[in-house]
Amino acid sequence: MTNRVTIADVARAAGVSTSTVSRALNNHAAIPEHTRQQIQRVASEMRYRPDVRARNFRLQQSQTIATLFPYQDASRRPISDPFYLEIMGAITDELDQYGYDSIIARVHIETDDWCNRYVLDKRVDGILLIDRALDDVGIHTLQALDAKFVVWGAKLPEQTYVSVGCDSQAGAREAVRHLGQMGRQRIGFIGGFERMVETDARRQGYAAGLTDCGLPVDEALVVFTDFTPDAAQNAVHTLLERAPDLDGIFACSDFMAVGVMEVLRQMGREVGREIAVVGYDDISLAAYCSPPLTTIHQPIQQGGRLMVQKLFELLDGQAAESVVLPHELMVRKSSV
Amino acid sequence: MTNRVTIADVARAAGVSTSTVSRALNNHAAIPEHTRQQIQRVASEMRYRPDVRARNFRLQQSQTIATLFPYQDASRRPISDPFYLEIMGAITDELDQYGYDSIIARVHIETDDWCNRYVLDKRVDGILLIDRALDDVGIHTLQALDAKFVVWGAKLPEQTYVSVGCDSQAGAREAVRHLGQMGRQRIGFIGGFERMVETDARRQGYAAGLTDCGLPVDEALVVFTDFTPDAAQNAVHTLLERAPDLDGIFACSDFMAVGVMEVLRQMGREVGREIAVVGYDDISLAAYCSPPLTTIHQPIQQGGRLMVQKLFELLDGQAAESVVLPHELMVRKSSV
DNA sequence: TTGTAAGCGTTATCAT
DNA sequence: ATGATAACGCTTACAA
Repeated sequence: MTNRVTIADVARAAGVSTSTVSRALNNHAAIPEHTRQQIQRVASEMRYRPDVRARNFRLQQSQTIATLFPYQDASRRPISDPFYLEIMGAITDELDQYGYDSIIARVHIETDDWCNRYVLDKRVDGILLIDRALDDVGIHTLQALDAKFVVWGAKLPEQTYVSVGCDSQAGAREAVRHLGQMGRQRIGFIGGFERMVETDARRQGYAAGLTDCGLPVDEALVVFTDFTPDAAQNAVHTLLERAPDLDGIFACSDFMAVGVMEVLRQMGREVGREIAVVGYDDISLAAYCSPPLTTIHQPIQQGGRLMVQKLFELLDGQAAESVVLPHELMVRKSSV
Repeated sequence: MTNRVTIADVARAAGVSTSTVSRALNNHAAIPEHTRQQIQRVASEMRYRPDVRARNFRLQQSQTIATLFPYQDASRRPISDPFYLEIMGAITDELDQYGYDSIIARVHIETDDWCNRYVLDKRVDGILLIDRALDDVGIHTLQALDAKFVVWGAKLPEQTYVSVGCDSQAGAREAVRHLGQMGRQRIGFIGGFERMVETDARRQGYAAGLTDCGLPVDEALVVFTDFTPDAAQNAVHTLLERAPDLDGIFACSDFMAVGVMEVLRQMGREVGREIAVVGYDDISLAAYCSPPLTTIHQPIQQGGRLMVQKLFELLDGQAAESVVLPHELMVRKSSV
C-alpha cells in the first residue's frame, strides 16, 4: 500500500536499466562516480528503499539471527530472568551494529524441531543459544545441519562447537569456598533443572568447594528446582527441614537468591549473620538488594558482544575459537 | 548448503507439477484427499521444508513483527529494565502462538528513520511500540506510512492509533494518595525522561495525588533522571539536599525504586518507617526486595498478550479499539 | 483436478 | 560502462 517504488521505477526515472541502478546503489566498481551519484540522487528523491525481502531472497540470506532460550517444562527458567534479559540486551545492541536483526524465542530443550523452523526454513543466518542441556538434542541437530551457531557457556571437554561463557564450575567452587572461609559449615545448594549444563557444572563446583574447605558433601543439602524466586523459597523450606543448622546457601542464580533472602527475612533469620547467601550472575539489581547480594559476576555485556562476534566469524567461513570469560566473586553483605 | 530440496524436487519425485505440490501442501480445496496425503508423504520423506524467505516474498508478508523500545540519549532506559524484559517475554510467548517471529530492537526516540528500516523495507508486518514521547515523531511517521502498530500505554485524549496499557496518571495518583494516607507530608517524585508519555502522566498523577491529600506541590521535590537504579540513587541525594525532611518517595519504576531503597539503607535511613518508598510496575522482584516494595501492579502478561491480539486485528484489516488495563496498588513493607 | 506460466523485486551472468 | 535476461523458490491466475 505504501512503498510501491521499486528499482524499476528508479531505472525509468533515471533513464537507465535496473541493472545499472542496482549496481550504482550497491557501489559496484564498474559504475563511474558521477553516474552513481546521479542515480543515488534520483533514488533518494523518489524515496526508494530496497525491499529487504526480495533482496535477502535473491542473496540467499536473512540478515537476521535468532537468540534462543531453552526451557524445560518442569523447570522452566522464565525468559523474565534478569540474567536472560541482560544478555539479550547486550546481544541485541551488538547485532544492531552489524545491521542485523535479532529474533528472540524460547525453545523446548527436549526437542529439535525449532532447528527446522530457524535453520531449514532459512529464517535466520545463525543462532545464539543461551544455555544447553547435558546431552542437547538441538545442538546435535544444528551440527548435523551444518548451521552456524554459538552457545553460551564454558567449553566442555569434548565440545566440537563454539561457546562463549564463564567456567561455572570454577565460579561455583569459588562461591562455596568463600562461604567456607567465612566459617560456614552447613552449606546448601539450590539449582535449576538438573540436566542443564550450567546447573550441573555449578553443582560440581559446589561439591569441589566443600571439599576444598574440608566439608562433607551431603546430598540432602542439594535441591534442584525452577529458576524462580518462588521456587527458591520453597527450596529454602526443604533445606531447613532437612538441616535446621543450615548456615549458608549457594543459589544458582541471583534471581533465585533474591527469593531466598526474602523468605529468610520472613522467617526472621538474618541474612549474612545467621545464614549467608551467595548467588550467581551479578544481575544489575544484585548490588541493590538488601542486604546487597554476594555473587559471582559474569561479564554479561562482554559475553553477549563476543557471542555475536564469534557468530559472524563463523558466518564468514572462519573457524572461530571458544572463549572462557573470567568470572569474579563479588563479596557483599549477604555473606559477611 | 543444506536444505537443497525445493518444491520442484518434490514435484519431480511425486510425478506432479509444482503447483499441485504447492496446493497439496497448503491444503487447497481442489486437491483430493488421497493425492494430498500422497504428496505430503513424499514431501516429508524428502524432508522438504518451504523456504520462508521465498514464500514471504511471494506472499508479500514477513510473518514477523518488531517489538521496539524507544530510548533517549540523555535518559536511556536500558533494555535491561526488568519491566521491559517482562513485557518482552509476554509478547514473545504470545507471538509464538501465531507462528510469528519477533524482532527486538531499541530505537531512538528523536528520530523516525527506524520506520524506514522496519516498515518501508518490509522487514516486518507490524510493530509493537513500548512507550512513546509526548510528541512522538516515529508514531507520526508510522501513521503516515499507514503501518500497523500498537503502542504500550493508556489512551491519550486525541489519540488516533491503538494503545494498550494502564492509566499511569491514575496509578501514580493512587500511589501518592497511599503515601499521604500513611501520614507522609513531604513526598518526592523520581521520574525518567521528562518527555516520555508515561513519565509525564505519572508526574501529573503525582501532583493530583498530593492535592487529593491537601498537600502542596513543590517543584523542588520533582526530579527527572535516567531509568536506572544508579541514577535514582543520585536523585535521592538531590531530593534530600533540597528537603531534609523528606518522608516519602514515589519512583516511576521498580528498577529505580530498588536503587532508592538501597541508597537509603546505606544512609542509615530505615525504609518504611523513616522514609516510605513506592515504585511502579510490580516487576517479579518487587515482592522479594527487602523490604518488599509497595508498587503499582501492571498486568504485564495480559498487556503483552493483548498488544499482540490487537495488532493481529489490525493486520486483519479490522479497526481495533484501544484498551486501558486495570492497575492495582500493592501495599508492601516499604511504605508502612 | 491438474498443469503452464507469470510474477513478487532484486542481483548476477553474459553479452555488447 | 551498461543493458537484456535469467534466476532465487514459491503461489496463483488462467487454461485445459
